[in-house]
Amino acid sequence: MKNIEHDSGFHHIGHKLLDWYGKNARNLPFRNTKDPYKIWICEIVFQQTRITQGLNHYNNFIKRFPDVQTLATAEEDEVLLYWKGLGYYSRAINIHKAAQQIINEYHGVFPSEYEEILQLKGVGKYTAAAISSICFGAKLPAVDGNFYRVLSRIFADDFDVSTSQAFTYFSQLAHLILPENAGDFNQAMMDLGSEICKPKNPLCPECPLREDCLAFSLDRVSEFPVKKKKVKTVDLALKYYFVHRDGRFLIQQRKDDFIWKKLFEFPSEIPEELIPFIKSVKMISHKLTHKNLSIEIFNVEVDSAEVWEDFIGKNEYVITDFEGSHEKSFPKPLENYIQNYHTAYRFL
DNA sequence: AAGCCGGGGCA
DNA sequence: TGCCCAGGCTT
Repeated sequence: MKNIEHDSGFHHIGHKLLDWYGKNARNLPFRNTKDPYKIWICEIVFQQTRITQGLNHYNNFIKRFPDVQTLATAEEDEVLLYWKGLGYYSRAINIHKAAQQIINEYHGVFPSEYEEILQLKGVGKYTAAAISSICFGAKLPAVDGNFYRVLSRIFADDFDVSTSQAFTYFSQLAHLILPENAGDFNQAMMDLGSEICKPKNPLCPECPLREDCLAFSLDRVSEFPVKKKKVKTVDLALKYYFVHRDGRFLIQQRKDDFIWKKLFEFPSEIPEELIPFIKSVKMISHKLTHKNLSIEIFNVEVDSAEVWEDFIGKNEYVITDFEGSHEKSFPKPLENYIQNYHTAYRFL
C-alpha cells in the first residue's frame, strides 16, 4: 500500500473518531436502535441518496411497513408507491423480495451472520457489513463513498476509487484504523464524511482527524479522492399521450429492464380504436427537460363519451383519475406533470 | 471489469 | 453543466 510503511500504529485514529462521534453524532431516526429491520431499510434507502433527500421516505416507509412480516405480505406496487420519487427503483423491488426471503428462509427472524445477510436481494458487501456491525457487533468496516474519501485523504492515497478493486483496497486501509466498536465507527465515518470531510469545501479546521491527515498536512486535500472514470450521460427523449376524458386518463406499467422499473406512465401511442374520436392533440409540455432527459406530453381529449366509456371497459390499459393517481408510482417528471395538470384542471 | 440505474443539491 | 451521494445488479 502506498504511503504505508507498516500495518500497525494507526488505531488511535479510529478511537479519536469514536470520541468525536460521541459528542457530534447526528440525531437521526435510525440512530439509537439496533433493530436490524430498521437499519436494513435505512441502509437501502440511503444508498446513493443524501439524508435530507430520503428522510421522509424512510419515515413513511417504516410507518407503513414497521416489520418484515408487514413488508413481505404487502403488494409490490404498494412498496413501489412508498419509493415514489426516490429513484433506483430496483431497490424497492429487491427490498420486497428480500423480506419474503427472510420469512421463507429464516422464519421471519432477521439473519445475524454477515454471509447470510449478504445473500438477501439488494444487499451487497457494504450493506451487509453495515447491518452486521451495527446490529450484531461484527468487526467489519462498511466501506462506502465516505470511506474512499476520508481514507484517501488521511493517507494521501491516490488509488483510483472508480475501479472495481477500490472496495478491497480501502477495506484493507479501513482495517488499519478500525476499533473494536465497528458499528459506531462505521456510523462515525458517515457523519464525518457528510459533515466535515465533504467532497467539496471540506471543513478541515473543524476535523478531529486533521493532525492525522496526510493530505491536510501536505495541503493537498483537494486532490483526493482520485476518480479517473467520468460519469457518462446519454440523451433520452420520450413522447407520451395524455389520453383523457372527464378527468380520467390512461396509464400503463413499465417493464423491469430499464429506467423507472415497474413504475406507471402514460401510453406512448394513441390507442388505434380512439384515433377517429380525438378532439384535440396538443403538445402540452415543451420538452420538459429533466437532466439529459426530454419529455413531450401531448394532450389528447376523446370526443365521444360513448366510445370512451366502451374503451375503458375493455383494454390493456389502466384507467385512473387524479385521485386514483395517488395510488400509483410515477416517474418524477410525470408525477410533477400530473400534479400541475390537476391544479390547472380544477380551475377550468 | 465495466455499464447502468434516479433524483436533488451544489459550485 | 458536471460532479457527488449510507451501492448493487447485470453482462
